[in-house]
Amino acid sequence: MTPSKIPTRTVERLARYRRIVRERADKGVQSLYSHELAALAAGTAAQVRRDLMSIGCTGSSNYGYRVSELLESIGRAIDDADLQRVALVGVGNLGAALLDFAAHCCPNIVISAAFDLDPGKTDRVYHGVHVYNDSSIAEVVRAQKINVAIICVPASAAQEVVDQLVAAGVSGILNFAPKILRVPINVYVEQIDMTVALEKVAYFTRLRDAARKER
Amino acid sequence: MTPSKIPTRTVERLARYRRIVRERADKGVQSLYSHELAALAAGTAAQVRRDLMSIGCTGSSNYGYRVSELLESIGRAIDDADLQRVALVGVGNLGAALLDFAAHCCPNIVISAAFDLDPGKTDRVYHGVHVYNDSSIAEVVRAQKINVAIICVPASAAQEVVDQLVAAGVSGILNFAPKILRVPINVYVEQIDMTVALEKVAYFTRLRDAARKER
DNA sequence: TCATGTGAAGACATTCACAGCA
DNA sequence: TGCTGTGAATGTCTTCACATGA
Repeated sequence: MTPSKIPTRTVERLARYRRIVRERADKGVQSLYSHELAALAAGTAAQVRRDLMSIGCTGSSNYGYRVSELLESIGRAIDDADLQRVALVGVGNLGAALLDFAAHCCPNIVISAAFDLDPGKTDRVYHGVHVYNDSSIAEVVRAQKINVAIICVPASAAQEVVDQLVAAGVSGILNFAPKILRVPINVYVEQIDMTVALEKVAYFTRLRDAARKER
Repeated sequence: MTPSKIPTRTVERLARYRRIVRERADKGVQSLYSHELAALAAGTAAQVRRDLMSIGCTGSSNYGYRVSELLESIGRAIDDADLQRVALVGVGNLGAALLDFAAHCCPNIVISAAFDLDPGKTDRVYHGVHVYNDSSIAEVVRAQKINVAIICVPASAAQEVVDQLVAAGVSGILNFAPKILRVPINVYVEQIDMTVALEKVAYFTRLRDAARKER
């Protein structure tokens, strides 16, 4: 079954809603109104309702949305039916941080292999993940049927690593290197550019402060 | 002078163009056509032209856009006239990675102080940045006129740290903690949610692979 | 009365397509 | 001929506003 197309921003928010709903569930909450979830997610009630509508999750005017149904619907919408295996390349500070994040958070997604060039890091286990040498990328990716990779190497090494991953069958990339990647059209790339993000925050903070002072 | 409002996505792309243009400039390139910059930025030529138009940067059909004018126009559009000082809170793996990124990249933006709770990390210098104890946040932020902060602490500590920062005068936040922050309306927050990003990549990779197999 | 589900409107962003210029 | 600059068209996302139901 082909998963149906959900709007980009909605997918992002659904993932966020799920994290919030889980937290509430852990505190014993059984159900939530759209305006409650909106407040927790820093959004609007109308948006929450539309997002949930788009994945066929329904509520009631009595109690809002049941936590159990929320979690089930969101999972059905955005999770793989099977386990999805991910590789992480570059076990520096950033890579180590991501191993930690990923270990806690995603249900059907698992980082099943990590790679680094430094012999001091290879053949060890970080956060439960075995670290291989970069030279094993092709072999391990194929053997473990990995189709997504996280790039945490320096910008200068990113393109080469990605070429190897793609050749080995990876078709989705989450790239933290500040470098635009060239990939075949069938490969999905998500770029997370921390320096760009910082410049953006600086710009909009300044813009807002200036607007506020004019009054 | 109030900086003029540039569309959100355009600001992001401009910051990215700048990085790319700098790289070309270092290789001796003097000018670029919109389609060349588009190829390097994984975008379209029309979009590049519109982005540049929106900041009043003009080219010529002979040589395209001059590198020198590109850098000057982008700087005038998105940079502060003065130096913008930033604090980083949480010098773990992620924080250390960000100190490194930020040190290399942003011209008028500087991380001028870092904070951590761990006495083993405080009163030391990481990547040229002094690390203070969290208890000094109010004092240091005020003394250095810091108005933007980067949050790299665990989710459970994020809200408390942000409350302190905002009370001390910070009005822009770049948050890496997987936690939605509550802030006054005049504070700008940019959320970078790595676990959400991973779930998103997993979803769209799967969607695309499925669509491709149908043919 | 209060919250959901949703058509319709509005805001925002991207792409098309072509006039004008060197 | 080949590129820029840009109006207009298209596409995507968000918000409004209200009928409906418990």
